[in-house]
Amino acid sequence: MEEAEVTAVMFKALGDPVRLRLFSKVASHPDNEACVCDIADVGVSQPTVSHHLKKLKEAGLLVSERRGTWVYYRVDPGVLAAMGKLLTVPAAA
Amino acid sequence: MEEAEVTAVMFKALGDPVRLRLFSKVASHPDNEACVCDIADVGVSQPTVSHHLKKLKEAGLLVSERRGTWVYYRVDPGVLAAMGKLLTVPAAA
DNA sequence: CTGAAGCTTTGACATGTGTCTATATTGACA
DNA sequence: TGTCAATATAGACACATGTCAAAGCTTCAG
Repeated sequence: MEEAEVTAVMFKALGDPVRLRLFSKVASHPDNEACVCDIADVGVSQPTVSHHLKKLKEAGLLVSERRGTWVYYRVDPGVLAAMGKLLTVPAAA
Repeated sequence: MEEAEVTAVMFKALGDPVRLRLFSKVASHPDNEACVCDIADVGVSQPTVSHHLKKLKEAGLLVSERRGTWVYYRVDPGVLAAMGKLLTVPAAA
């Protein structure tokens, strides 16, 4: 898979308002981590939230971990570095 | 239109490999500007290129200008600032 | 005024996506 | 064990999207 494809997957994942809100909520929580129940209020049904979180995971933007009854989502540590690198190139041009 | 919607439109526009390549090519040309004929070699037909450039324009990422026979696309000046702002928030959290 | 080059628009089609309801899974606790 | 709370999965459906071939504009050269 080429670089454009990989990068596009990340952009695509953030290209939906619901997913962007979910990601934003996780990113702005303490430790960049939040339980699903903390962020699920985004205007769609619970299964839809779950579906979007799965997409964000598949895109490499979030990682998840189960702790008891709750599932916590956290921003993948490599994400900010990856996006920062993307911006550096056109900025220098 | 809320902020998440507006921002999502930009991400969505870059969420396609062909559009990402087109944007990247424009951004890495001198003066962040390129004629369609300079960047059209992205593996799809010419009408499809035109279609994607239109989407990038609608998303506010590119602007276009006709000079004689050629049409030049340029990175919208506000784009880098907008994306930089987006990254600052989660980075500070 | 024609012809050709450079782009865009139109129309059609297959595929992808977001959403829901219903159902399943997982873990805590009585 | 049985039940409840928290998430996930499955299935279905309407709608959006990416692609191409064909036709339409624009502009310049002759």
